[in-house]
Amino acid sequence: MTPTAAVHETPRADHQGRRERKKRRTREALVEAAFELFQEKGFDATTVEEIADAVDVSSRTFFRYFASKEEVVLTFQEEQFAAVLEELLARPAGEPVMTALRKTCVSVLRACEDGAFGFDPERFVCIQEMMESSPAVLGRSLEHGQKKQADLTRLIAQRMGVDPSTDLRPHVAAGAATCAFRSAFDAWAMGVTGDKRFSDVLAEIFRLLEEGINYPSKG
Amino acid sequence: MTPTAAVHETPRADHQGRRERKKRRTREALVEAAFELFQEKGFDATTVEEIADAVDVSSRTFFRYFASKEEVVLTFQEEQFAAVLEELLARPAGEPVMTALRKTCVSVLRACEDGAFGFDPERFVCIQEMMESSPAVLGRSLEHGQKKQADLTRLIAQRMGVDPSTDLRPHVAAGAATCAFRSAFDAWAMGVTGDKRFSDVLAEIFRLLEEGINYPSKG
DNA sequence: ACGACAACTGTCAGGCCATGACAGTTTGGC
DNA sequence: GCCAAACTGTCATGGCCTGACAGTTGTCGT
Repeated sequence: MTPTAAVHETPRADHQGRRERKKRRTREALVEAAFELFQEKGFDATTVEEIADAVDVSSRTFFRYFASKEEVVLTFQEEQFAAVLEELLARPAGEPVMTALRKTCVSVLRACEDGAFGFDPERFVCIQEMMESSPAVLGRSLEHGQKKQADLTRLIAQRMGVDPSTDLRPHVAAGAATCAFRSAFDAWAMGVTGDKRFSDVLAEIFRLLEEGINYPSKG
Repeated sequence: MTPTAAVHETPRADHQGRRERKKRRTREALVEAAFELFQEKGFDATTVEEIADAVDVSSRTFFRYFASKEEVVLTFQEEQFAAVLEELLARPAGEPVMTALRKTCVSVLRACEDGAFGFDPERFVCIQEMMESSPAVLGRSLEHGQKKQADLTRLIAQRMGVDPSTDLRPHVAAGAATCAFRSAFDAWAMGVTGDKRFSDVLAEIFRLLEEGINYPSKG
């Protein structure tokens, strides 16, 4: 790797000595300071230098913890996604794929909204607002999601007992799941859904997908 | 708008005098030069200054034609999307939504591959390679697609004769279409599909979506 | 403890992207 | 021809991100 890619992995690995603890603290402090500033003045108006200053480290150091300013935001998406994969593994084996996906996705999302994981629900809203207001964040998020979709595809293929390198169906299922997230976010952001919770919208979209989407044209 | 946002619209508007013609020529020359450089040294390794120099304009002028380096690439996606909307409008009214979407999307994509529109098919491949190699391009593309999905949603709602501000189904259908594109690209990029054409993969994915995705788990 | 070694951080320098301000040139309309 | 609008170039600036190098701190073996 590059000579500067020292820290980028292992946000876990606790109790492994003072150094690990310090790293962990610094990272958390950076996330904390960043979100405080984001909430106060918005993502774009917040500079990396300000974030670093708030934690009293150099901006150079910031970039040793996060590859970009956007990556701070994606920290949560990362954890969320990991949670989905984990819960999906725990679903009963016989359950149809989309049902399992719906239940895990909705469950994880709802947990976020309720502030599980140590997620601050307020921060969760903040992230969603930044997606709307800062194209860079949205872009990175989508990009990140696209990359993670590959992992999900593998897991689904395993669950279906098929080979993802010859069968397109797991790709479709994984795509449908991310599509559900995005459509839900879309509709939710556009205010289509009234005051429903994001997780409820997601559940509804999943149901629609399961019912089939061969909609007739006007008539 | 900002005082620098003079040109950003109307890539059309021909025969309207020397000025319009010059603008059009400059824009096309920039695109041409940019892609030549992209193909030669890659997206990231190509600087805006080089592109501008190749056309003998200042980099400042480049940014009056394109809001970012990535936008040069998205020019084509833009046209592609416009073509999809146009063809979709021309589909027979009674046709089921997903069928209409499949036929138009596949048709447009195939036209691109065959070099219609004045698209250079080789360039079309170049774009797809850049998506894989340059995260920035992929991110912007996804972002752009997400934004355009709103337009598609409206059109679909109209075709279904429902209100997109209360009915989630058009959102789902539009999401499914973009999901199809992305899954197809994924699978195609991963080499899952052998030597099939991208458009064929897309058609297959659409078919799978239409058949329903309530896949059973292993058994 | 102590010293060697690795890991982490700060400083410095620099490149690229993107934008505002301003002045000069070209174009179109009258 | 002349004026106003549109377009471009130059200059200056700010923010993001990275490589290089030196200094500091933690770790581990002895």
